Amino acid sequence: MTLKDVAAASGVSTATASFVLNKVTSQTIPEATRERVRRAAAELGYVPQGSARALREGRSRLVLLNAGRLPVTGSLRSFIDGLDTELAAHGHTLLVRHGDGAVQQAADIADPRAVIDLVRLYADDDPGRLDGGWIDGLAAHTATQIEYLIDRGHTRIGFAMPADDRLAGIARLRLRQARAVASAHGLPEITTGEPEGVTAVAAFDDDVALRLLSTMADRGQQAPTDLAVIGFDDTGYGELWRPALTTVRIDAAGYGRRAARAVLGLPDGAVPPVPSTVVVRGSA
Amino acid sequence: MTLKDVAAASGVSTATASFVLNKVTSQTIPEATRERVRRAAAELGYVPQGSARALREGRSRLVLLNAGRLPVTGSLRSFIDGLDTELAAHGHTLLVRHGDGAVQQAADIADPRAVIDLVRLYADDDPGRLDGGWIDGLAAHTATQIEYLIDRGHTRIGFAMPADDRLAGIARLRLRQARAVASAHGLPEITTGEPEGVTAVAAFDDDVALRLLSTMADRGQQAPTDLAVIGFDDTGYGELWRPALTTVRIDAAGYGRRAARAVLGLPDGAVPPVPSTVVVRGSA
DNA sequence: GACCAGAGCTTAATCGATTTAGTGGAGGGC
DNA sequence: GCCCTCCACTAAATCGATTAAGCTCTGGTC
Repeated sequence: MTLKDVAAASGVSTATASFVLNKVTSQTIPEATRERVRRAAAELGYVPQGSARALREGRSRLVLLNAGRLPVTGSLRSFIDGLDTELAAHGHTLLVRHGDGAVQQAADIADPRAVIDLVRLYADDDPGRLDGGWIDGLAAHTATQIEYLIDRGHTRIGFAMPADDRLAGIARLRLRQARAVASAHGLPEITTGEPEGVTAVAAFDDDVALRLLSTMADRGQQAPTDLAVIGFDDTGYGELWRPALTTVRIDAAGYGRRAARAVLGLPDGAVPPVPSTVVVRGSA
Repeated sequence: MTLKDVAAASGVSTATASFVLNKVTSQTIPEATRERVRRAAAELGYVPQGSARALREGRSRLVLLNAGRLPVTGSLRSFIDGLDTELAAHGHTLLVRHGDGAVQQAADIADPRAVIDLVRLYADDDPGRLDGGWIDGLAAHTATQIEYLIDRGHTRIGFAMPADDRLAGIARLRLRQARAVASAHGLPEITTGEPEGVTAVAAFDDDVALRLLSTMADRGQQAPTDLAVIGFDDTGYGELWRPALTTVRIDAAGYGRRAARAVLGLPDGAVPPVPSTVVVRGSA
């Protein structure tokens, strides 16, 4: 089914059909004609062909998200949901690439409207920053994490870094933010790891936190008695541990929606700010 | 950079340039000319525009994988890797959709070479079955799981089903397979859940297994003493539990590669069969 | 010397949409 | 009656590739 079929069925030219279906306002077309075209399109089940449109318009109505090897859990899942919802509302679609590299090849084949590269974003060297404020928002969420420990009376706090090199950039950022929070509260500087005297550890993410709980269990230690542990960016797996992992939940859908609007060149709109909440379980 | 630029730079028509770059054998073009064209293309950094190609050829060189809400872990990750590698080797690219529905919209926009719909595959009602033998291969992997328990001397075995409705189809399939294995070994029928007398439980997947370990811990029971638990499709999280989760690892890259070849209409090729191994940890 | 085959190209059609630049006619003003 | 302005459309160009069809030589055969 092509536009030509719709035009033929409704007795107009493809130009007119296109104007009607795209709601072009610079053309004066009586409602009767509009209706005829719309009816024909609906009856024939017409769907514009993406590649033809993309060729004409220069780019397709796709947005590419490079997820590298990141697991699609926690905030990334909600980020994707938000992106997808907002893009869909404007006739676009989100597609995700998993795996190492080859982003350029994918972009050449799909020629997407935009590429959001989480790998570069997480390596802290993305000049584009099409993240809807996600990275910047981390400061507030890190505060949520650290201040929970402070509220619980901890003064000597450690920060557990990830082992994965690809996360080094963003991990350093989070550590800086954590230190800023501690300093603002007049506490001693946050150290990495868990040296003597530390009573609580804030982890880079839930994965790191679970690893810590795991090695603690091997040493015969238990959270929160021996050491309080709080995760970050609830993945759902922390819930299954015993003691269950206390963590910070970030609903990143708002960032996703803002990123979508930025990509489409729309004003920021009425996207509400992104809250983060502490999910209190057993470990801290 | 368009083909026209390359043609102009090498002093031939776009037709000739296209023939050279696509290695069309039905055309006799001397090596000297071929070389000129290739050089020009390389120097100008020419990359064919995906949408123009897609329009002309009817479909793009994309393959769409609908992952729904499935986590990209364990065998799905390796399936994706295999798919991607094999597709890339033939000039195609894999893109993944996450989230509910809207697959059709995505397909309309991208018009991909093929759509592999994991949601329908997992719901056990996909007539296309572009899975490279994945679903069929589950029988052997289920045998790996159940036979491990049998080798350990268990005779009364339970099977833990997932709570998620969307997995009901594939879960029933796995249960049937598990029962067939038990019956082949002359054991009593495998029951769902963990009724009286059951000494070991095979879980639908690692997630279900961890949930079980979790509730066992709450009841003060421990694996494997009180009940042996084996997972399925190693996600990496089971390693962090204490006792660590014994599970079955499936390297699904081979299925991915076969699926890719099927999609591209290539013969099955020398893709080796997919092995599954028991990762013995503490829980069974 | 006419004819043919093949090498080495090119011209132009094609895919399906969008969009610019008109065109023909109706109606209004003077 | 003439001119002008809108309305309601349409013809054709365009995006960038692929590819069928054909064209012009050169060299060889009979």
